[in-house]
Amino acid sequence: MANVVRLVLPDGTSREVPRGTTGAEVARSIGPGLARAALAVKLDDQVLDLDRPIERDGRFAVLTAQDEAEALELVRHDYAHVLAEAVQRLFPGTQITFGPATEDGFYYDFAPPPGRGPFTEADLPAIEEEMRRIIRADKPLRREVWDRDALIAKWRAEGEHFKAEWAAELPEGEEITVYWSGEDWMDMCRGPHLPSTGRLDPEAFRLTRVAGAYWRGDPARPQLSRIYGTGWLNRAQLEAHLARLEEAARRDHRRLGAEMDLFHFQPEAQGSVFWHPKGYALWRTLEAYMRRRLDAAGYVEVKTPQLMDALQWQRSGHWGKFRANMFVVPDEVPTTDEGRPPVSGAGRWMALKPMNCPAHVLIFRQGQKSYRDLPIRMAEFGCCHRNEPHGALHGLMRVRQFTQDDAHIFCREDQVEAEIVAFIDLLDSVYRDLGFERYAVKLALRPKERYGTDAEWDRAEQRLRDAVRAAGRMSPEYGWEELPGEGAFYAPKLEFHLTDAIGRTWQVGTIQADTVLPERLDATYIGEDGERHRPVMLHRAILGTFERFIGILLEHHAGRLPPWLAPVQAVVATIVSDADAHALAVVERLKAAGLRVEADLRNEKINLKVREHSLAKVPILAAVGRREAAQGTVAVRRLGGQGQEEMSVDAFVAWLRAEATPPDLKRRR
RNA sequence: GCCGCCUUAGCUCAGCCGGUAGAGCGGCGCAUUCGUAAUGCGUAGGUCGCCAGUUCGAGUCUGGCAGGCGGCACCA
Repeated sequence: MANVVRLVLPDGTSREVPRGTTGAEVARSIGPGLARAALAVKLDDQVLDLDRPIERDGRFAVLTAQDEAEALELVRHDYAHVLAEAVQRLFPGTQITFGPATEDGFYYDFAPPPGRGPFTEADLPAIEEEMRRIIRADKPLRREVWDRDALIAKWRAEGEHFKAEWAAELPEGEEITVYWSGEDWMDMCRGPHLPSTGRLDPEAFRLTRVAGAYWRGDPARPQLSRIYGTGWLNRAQLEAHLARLEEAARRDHRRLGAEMDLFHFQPEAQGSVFWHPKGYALWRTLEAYMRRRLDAAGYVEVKTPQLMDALQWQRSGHWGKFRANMFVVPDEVPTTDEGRPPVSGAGRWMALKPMNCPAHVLIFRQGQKSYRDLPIRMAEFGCCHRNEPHGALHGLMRVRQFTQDDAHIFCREDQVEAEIVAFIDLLDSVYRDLGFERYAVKLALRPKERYGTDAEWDRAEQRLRDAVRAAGRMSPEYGWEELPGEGAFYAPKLEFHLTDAIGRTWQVGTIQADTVLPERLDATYIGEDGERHRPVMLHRAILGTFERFIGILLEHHAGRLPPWLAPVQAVVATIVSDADAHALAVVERLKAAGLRVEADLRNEKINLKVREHSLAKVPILAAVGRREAAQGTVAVRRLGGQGQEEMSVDAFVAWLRAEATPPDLKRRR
């Protein structure tokens, strides 16, 4: 074995150093400035502590704050350790468990001392202060390799039962590393870490909130007390992040919904939306658009019952798996006796539909279907109810009553791939029309509890993969990812995700290739050979639900919807009351042209009117004063614009009609 | 469903160590007819989320419930 290693530096030069030289020493040999800035080193794709000896050849780089993504991950991981150390110092008897870096910071899960109860936000300032103390003490962080059994024994002796359980599950004989903070605190950790706590900026982190979190994500196990923080390389980054959060709060769809008078919620219908006239105008515009797109893509539209006998849900399998989340109603005449419950529950059980597919199969089964009839693309703007857990409800994003742009494509095996590819193209075009250039594509694979054979699942999963590849969406640009265990009980799911204002991602579109439900619900068609065959059923949605999609749409546009979607497309505002008649005439012209417009004749200054309609995010404001009334013109101002343009009423009507034309209709011209 | 926090006027919020509630915006009225992001003056508006308890006395303290918010778990 050679006693030198050959390192290739980022600039392409290479150098040989004695085997066992540390990363820090190599950095020093390159330059003293670099050595001071060094946070860790990278050998090939592995990030190593500065004091780790280099034992093999490879591409070598010194990580500094310039390598932002990797540096942030290191720093956040270190903040998590400092958090754990601080909590154990302040609250002796606290058990440490697990604490990774996250998207914008870090968290750590603790089991608080017996009798103390979970940590609360009131504890955070003291913990932050202790963290700063540990950072200022500049404690060296030192890696140490342990024998697994010795470590388990140590954790047990110290009452760290969660750590002991964790270590016991690591493979026998595996090298386990711990990191010491100074000489008096340690945690089991794979690393890497900065050389010392003093490399953290004591002013670049903040503890943000506390939360409960199950140990190993399992509700059957103890609930731990999680502390979240955000952490950065320096104070300026932290402040920029906090500013971004404030900006995100301003575009929260729940806030915009109230400000723009679109919808509200109240306890009488928890988790269900009260759509106001303007919110429903947006809904209707979106629905009309989707209906045109589906019509053009060869779909037929149906409408199916809201309540169905439980028997049909038993046949489909939903009753077995999702009964706890269904609204179930007895088919019974309620008693009028006072003081008695209105129903006894003795009648047949019905359920509000949680989804549309079993009803669509019932339509498919009416009459015999020939292979020549396929594909049948059966769409429904189906209103569904699901009894979601209370803690899951979240504005428009997660509700108990919702309407899907749902459809089921009944097709032959040989049509599946083309149908999926066509669907992805349609979805892509719809998202672009609605202002979304970026979305993530994920494949949710077979769950533990499922119907159908492994062979069927193999084929169904492969079909979706093939279609994504054929559609050209299997790339990092589309956030391509496979999610094991996350599919539906009857089929794998191709999922399309969009991101909300504060970075949470939500599934909107989906397509699922299902052979299980056609079997369970006995859907057949007559093939070319005269025999009965099972169709494949593609469950698919583009918006997902109108509720969630409108929520994301509002956040994406920060409420400033393009004119074709805006509930109020223009306001005609007067400057003096002498212009009232002219303003009303202009509004009549615009309404006759099918536009959504309002007149503002209030005895208020134009400044106030401009301000209020701007805050209400009306895309176009037309002001009329004496001059416009006399000349038959309007002064047009765009939302967010500075000046205004005077144009004739005819020109304004034509211009606004063009501005407000939905993108699909624009393409048709 | 689980953990933590929150709930005071239409909205946003203040209200100390327990002594019968306050601001701004909005609403309403009057004046003002004004040229592109807040005209002035006046005025009304509250079972302090709900139910119990402690207390001479509860917006304030305690318990329960409901709803909301942030996570966790769930998401056909």
